[in-house]
Amino acid sequence: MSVHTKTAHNPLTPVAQKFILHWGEMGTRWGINRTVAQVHALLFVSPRPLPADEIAETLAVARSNVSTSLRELQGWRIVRVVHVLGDRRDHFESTKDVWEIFRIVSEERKRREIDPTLRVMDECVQELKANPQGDAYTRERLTDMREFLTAMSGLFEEVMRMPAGALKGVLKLRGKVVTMLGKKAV
Amino acid sequence: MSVHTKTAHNPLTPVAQKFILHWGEMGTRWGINRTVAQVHALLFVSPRPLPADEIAETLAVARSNVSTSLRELQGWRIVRVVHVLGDRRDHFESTKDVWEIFRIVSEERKRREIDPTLRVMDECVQELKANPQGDAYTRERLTDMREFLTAMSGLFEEVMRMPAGALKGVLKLRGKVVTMLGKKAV
DNA sequence: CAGTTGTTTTGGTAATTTCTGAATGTAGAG
DNA sequence: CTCTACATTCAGAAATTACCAAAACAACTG
Repeated sequence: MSVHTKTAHNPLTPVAQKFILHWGEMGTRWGINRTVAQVHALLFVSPRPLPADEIAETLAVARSNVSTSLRELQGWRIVRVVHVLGDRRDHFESTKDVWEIFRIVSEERKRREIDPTLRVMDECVQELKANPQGDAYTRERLTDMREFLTAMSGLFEEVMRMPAGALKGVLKLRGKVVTMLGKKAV
Repeated sequence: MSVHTKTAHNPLTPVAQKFILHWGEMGTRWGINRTVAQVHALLFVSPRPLPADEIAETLAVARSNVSTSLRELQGWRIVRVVHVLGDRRDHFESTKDVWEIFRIVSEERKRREIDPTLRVMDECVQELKANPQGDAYTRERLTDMREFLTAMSGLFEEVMRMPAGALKGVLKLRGKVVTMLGKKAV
C-alpha cells in the first residue's frame, strides 16, 4: 500500500506557509472560502502541478474539501487539470500570471455580482419612473447609483480587455495619465 | 409612553425595500455584514437623516444591532452623526455622492487589506532572498505578486486621489484612453 | 470482470458570524 | 438629585458557513 508512496511529502517551506496562510485570511475577507484561497496559493507557488491528495496532505485538510475547492477554483477559471505521464491522477495547476489572475477573477466577480446589481438598479429606476409615488429623492439616488455602476462597469470592461502585459505600460505612464485624466475631468 | 411617538413609522416603499435587500445581499458577498449594508442602503436613499430607533424599526432588526452597524459605517467614514433641532437623538446620514462612497470604501479596504498583504509579501521575498533554500520558483512567484500588488496599489492611489466629479471626465474619454494605454503598453 | 484508484456527494459536526435582549452607561430635563 | 430618554456593551441564542469522514460513484487496469 504505502510501498510506492506517490505523494511526495513536501512539507512547505516556512515562507510558502506564511504566504498560504495569509492568502487564506485575505480570501475570507473578500468572501472567498479560506481553504479555496489556500489551495490557490499553494498551486500558485508550486513549481509543478499537484494532485489533490498531495494538496490535502500539505494543507492538512480533508481530501473531499480539497476536491470541492479545486472545483470552485476551476469555476473561477484560474486553476485547471493537467496530466502527468505515468500518473493516472488528475493534477492541478494555477494560472501563474498575476495580471491574468486579477483580470479573470475581476471579470468573474463583475459578472456574478455587479451585473445582477445593475439589473436590479435598472428595475428599481424603471419602477420608480412608472409610478412616482412621491419618492423623488430615492429615485434620484438610485439613478445616480445606476449611472455610476454602469459607467464603472464599462470602464472596467475596457481595462480588463487590455492584454496581459499591459499593466507595465500603464504603470510607466502612471503619474502622467492620471493627472491628465484628472485635469480634463474636473 | 407612546403618547408622543417620535418614530415616524415610515414603511419603506417597495422599491426602496428591493434596493435595500439587494444591497444587503451584495454586502455579504463582499465580506460586509448584511445589516451593515442594509443600514447604509437605507440611509443612502433616505431624504433626511434618521435616528437609530427608526432605522431599527424600518429594517426590523434589534436596536443594538443598528447601533453596532452605525458604528461600523462611521468607521468606514461614509456615515456620520447629525443633529436635528428639538430632538435629542442622534441622527445619521450617509454620504450621497456615489463616487465619493466608492472612493472612501476602496481606500479603506486597501488600507486594511491590501497594505498588510503587501507587507507580508515583502517579508516573504525578503526571507527568501536571505536564505535561498532551493525554492527559486516560489521566490519568483512571490516577487511577481509583490510587484503586481505594489503597482496596482500605486495606480489605485493616484486614481483615488482624483476629485469627486472626475469619473465623468474619465468616462467621456473612455474608449480612447484605454486603447491608447493598450497600444503603448503591449 | 474484479480490483484499484480517484472523484463526488451526503449527512452530520464544528467553528464562526450575526443578532438579540437585557444590563449598563450617559446626559439632559425638571 | 432624580427621572427619563437615548445610546452602548455584552453574553448567549440563532443562523450560517466550513469542514470532515464515510459512502456512493466513475473510470481505468490487468
